[in-house]
Amino acid sequence: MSNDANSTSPAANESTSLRLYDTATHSVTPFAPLTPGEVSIYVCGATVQSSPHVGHLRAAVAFDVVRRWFLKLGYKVVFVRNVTDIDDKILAKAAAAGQEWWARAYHYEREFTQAYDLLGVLPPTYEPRATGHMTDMIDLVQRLIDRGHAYVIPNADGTPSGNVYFDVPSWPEYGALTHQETGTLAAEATLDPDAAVADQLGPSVDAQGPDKYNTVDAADESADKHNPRDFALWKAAKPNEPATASWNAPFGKGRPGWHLECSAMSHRYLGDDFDIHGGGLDLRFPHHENEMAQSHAAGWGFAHRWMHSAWVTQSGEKMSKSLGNGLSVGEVLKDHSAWVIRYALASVHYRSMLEWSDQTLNEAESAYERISRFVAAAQKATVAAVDQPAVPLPEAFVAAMNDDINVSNALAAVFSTIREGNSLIAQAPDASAATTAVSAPAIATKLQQVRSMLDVFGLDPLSTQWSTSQSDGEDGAITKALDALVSAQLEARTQARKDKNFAQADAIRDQLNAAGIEIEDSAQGSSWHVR
RNA sequence: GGUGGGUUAGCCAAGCGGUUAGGCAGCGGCCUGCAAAGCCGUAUAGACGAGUUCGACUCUCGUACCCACCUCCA
Repeated sequence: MSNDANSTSPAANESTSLRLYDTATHSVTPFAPLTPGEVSIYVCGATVQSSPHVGHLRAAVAFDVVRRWFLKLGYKVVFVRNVTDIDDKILAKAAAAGQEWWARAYHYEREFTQAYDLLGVLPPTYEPRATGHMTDMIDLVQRLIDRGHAYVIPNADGTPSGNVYFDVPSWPEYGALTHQETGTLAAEATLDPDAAVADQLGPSVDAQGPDKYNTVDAADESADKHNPRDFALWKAAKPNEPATASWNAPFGKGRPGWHLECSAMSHRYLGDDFDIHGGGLDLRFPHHENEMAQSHAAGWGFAHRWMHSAWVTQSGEKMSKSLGNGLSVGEVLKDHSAWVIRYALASVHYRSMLEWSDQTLNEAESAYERISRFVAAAQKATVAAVDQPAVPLPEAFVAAMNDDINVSNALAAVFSTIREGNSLIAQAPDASAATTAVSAPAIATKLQQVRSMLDVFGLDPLSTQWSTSQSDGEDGAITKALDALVSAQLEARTQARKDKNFAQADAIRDQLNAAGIEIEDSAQGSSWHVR
């Protein structure tokens, strides 16, 4: 891993100037970790019901960049991202497809993992599955019952039914995250005649998509609820559901409600208090509002800051499973490299909508060209340079990232550094030892900075994540053979140019171009790369 | 109806009460045998209407339009 530029990290005191947005307060505030030098992050992962699409990856990449920035600042990061592997939709879809629900869940969990790996998303420190934490969840439900913030619905004979609800009116803080006012919350919206009308008239996505009205669990709309805003903590086992999808509990056999899972798992791995809770913007309400209410009502400090990533749009519309306009990861990777996909996802501020279009990807392709050309040229110009001491990141980059992960300004710093590096390379007239000795260290510094900055985005082109040509294996042999052939052509062309036989020189260039090979001439000679 | 976000040049996208954001595309130049790449320079902005100010894209108020959440969602 000697080629990884991870070793440079700014002085620790720079971390104190990191400022981040907090969804709960709607403001950018200085980040202060609960434990100095450490940061604990919980991000809601996928409900593994179907294949990942670009929107899922956007969230994953966004928080991966946040995490990498913390690492670069010298923090120890504990990063937890869960897998929701039991829920209404998984059960419904598995039943429809004639699968075991757990087989379906695991299949798609693997797909998500593969997609994350392909895009260079660092594996979480811990990746808990909901089904692996039933006792934690049952304990939490019991704790909420004991504290008077949850109630069990009894059967006719007085035995517990397995349906347990969170008692929203018992928790006055409810709404602290999204500031929804009583009377406008989901369940009550239908009670408000104006809201009901608006819902029906609104040009929303309500009436579209095969997935839209997917099985609402009866427990969620139960007349047993004391208050329409109350939400299910535990859902009773039903006769039409597989026996494998329920667990014994003091309040009745059943399975966890969606919101409960994250509260239980974050507590198990991060304790009563942790620094940051992240997730997609669409999880704010009701999911995170409910999580917050549960965990606080359980007596835990829970997340001290909330970060939400915005969604990916196509033609201005949110990409979503419900709309059926989600682009699968495999589909996108057909036309573009994983690096390019990641750049497209990472180069927009995490709180901004990201329009996914051909232009987005073409610009990412251009960025790749520009970056990789510089890196290749800089490497070539510095082969003779001795090992450099670690250089700090450019101040502008650090300032931008510390400003709520301002990737636009951070990328501006990357491109500025590249331009400066390219200038240095252009000023070195040839590869002679004299010029190399003077310019190589300066170029090496720029190269190191560029790689280190790109590493924060997970986009260092020289990292092992993206290196494609190995010296061994069939691919390596093909690369070597190709290099021998093209190099011979380039030599012939160089000779032709010396002889002023430009017709032949151009013919060679055209021929290589037609084969998809581009030639670049410089003072140091000609080089080639596959387009 | 409630809540939140947005509207910046051909396109994407930032900071900033007065001083070049950056990228892509374009134009001019340097370099090159010619190209490509690279470098230098450069035009086109701030939804609309008021207000505050010596001065506003940036602050305040209003209007319009767009988007999302309020139902599963990254």
